[in-house]
Amino acid sequence: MQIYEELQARGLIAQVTDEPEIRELINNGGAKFYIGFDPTADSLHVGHFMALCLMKRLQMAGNKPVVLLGGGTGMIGDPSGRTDMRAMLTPEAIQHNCDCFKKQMERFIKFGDDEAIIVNNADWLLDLKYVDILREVGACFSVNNMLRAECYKQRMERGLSFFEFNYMIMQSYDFYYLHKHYGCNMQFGGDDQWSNMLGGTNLIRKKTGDDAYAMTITLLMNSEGKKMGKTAKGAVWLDPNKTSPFEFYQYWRNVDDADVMKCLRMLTFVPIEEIEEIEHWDDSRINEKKELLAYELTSLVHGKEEADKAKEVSHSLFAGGGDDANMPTTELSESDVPVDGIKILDLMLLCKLAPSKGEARRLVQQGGVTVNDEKVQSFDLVISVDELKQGVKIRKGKKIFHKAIINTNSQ
RNA sequence: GGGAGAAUUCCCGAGUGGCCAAAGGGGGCAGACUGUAAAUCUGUUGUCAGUGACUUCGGUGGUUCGAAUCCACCUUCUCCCA
Repeated sequence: MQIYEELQARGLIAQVTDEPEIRELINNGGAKFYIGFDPTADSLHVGHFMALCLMKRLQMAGNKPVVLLGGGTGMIGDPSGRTDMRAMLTPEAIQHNCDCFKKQMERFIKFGDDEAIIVNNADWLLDLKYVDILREVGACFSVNNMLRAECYKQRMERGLSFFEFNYMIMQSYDFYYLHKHYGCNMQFGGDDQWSNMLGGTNLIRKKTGDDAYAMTITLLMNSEGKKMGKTAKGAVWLDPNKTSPFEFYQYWRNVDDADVMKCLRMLTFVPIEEIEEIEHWDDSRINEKKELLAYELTSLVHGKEEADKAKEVSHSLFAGGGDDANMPTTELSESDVPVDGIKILDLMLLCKLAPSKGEARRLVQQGGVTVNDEKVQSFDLVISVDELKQGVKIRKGKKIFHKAIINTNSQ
């Protein structure tokens, strides 16, 4: 099976500009393609991860990836699919985010002269002259067409500033620039990028007469039609300091039944034949599928070792057994704890299991807190210093486990 | 440039002088049921303290015994006319 067919089989392809041409191009390793990443945060998240995987797949098929960091476009912010304006980031923050992105990407993609390259559009966008750019590319865009673009539809009702309206032009210019200077002939992106990407292919055609191609990746939606990789607390990050490998593992371990196969197909490198086989597994094996998904992804993002650990912890916590070695832990120092012990509510606060005492109290009252496998009956419960030295296992709700321990070695 | 209106707790959205920590819904959290799923049902959802206190209704001042609610100015947004 060739790469294009594989992408298709995995359900990754959403829209393409010219299917036969693109198929030919990428199957023969003839594409030099780019994907843009806007540095809106200091870590990549699951959405980016899909794009990185795609890059990797294409790279393995002999195509040349170009990572475009949006140091310049990040100064504006993409209005596509958003109902409100993005907060404007300072140039320093953008630079910092770019650096973080770069570090994380190196885990997935091989960079080098004959491998993937990484560029930052701040290098060419920031020095543009307004009038020059109006003359050079502004003439190639029809406002009528832009206004028709799907990505602005929502914003037409709520208001769209000229500032953001220019995002499409910037992104198109990127493509044009990369085409001219790096021989880029293709762009990939999320499906919400479609109109921006078409802007680029049009611009290239008008300016150079060359054909360039665009292809969008299906957005990973859950069965409720929401973007995946988001929790109530925010995105699921790839940075282990922002989302621990265990939390990462748990996120995928807990996906809806309806979404497991889709995730396996779209996100993992499990061979397509194998996936088809898994698809026919009996329903009773649904949890095996979820474990596989969680393990594969954790291992891709955090490495095999972390994945093993996460899997082990989840097994010991949920399937009984008492191993708590790798449980998320808060280390306390003796000064945190009064000599005669600490109240359970305070301890929960220290471990960040509750944002306020009121909430901690409520959790206890509703029977949602367990200490060392015993349900906490009263919020007067005091945990002694000795107990804490042994390590105390606190469970909040069904799925959140935490250990609190006084580290006697630290001063 | 002229005119009209809006800003409420995580979100949407009631509330137009004391009965308002503020209806209702969504979301979140917890409990029951389950499979670490979904659906459903129940409870809960400003902070601190066990009858109570404190901070909150875009911002700053003011009127009042008392303001989310009235007045002034400011900020932001939306709409209409140009």
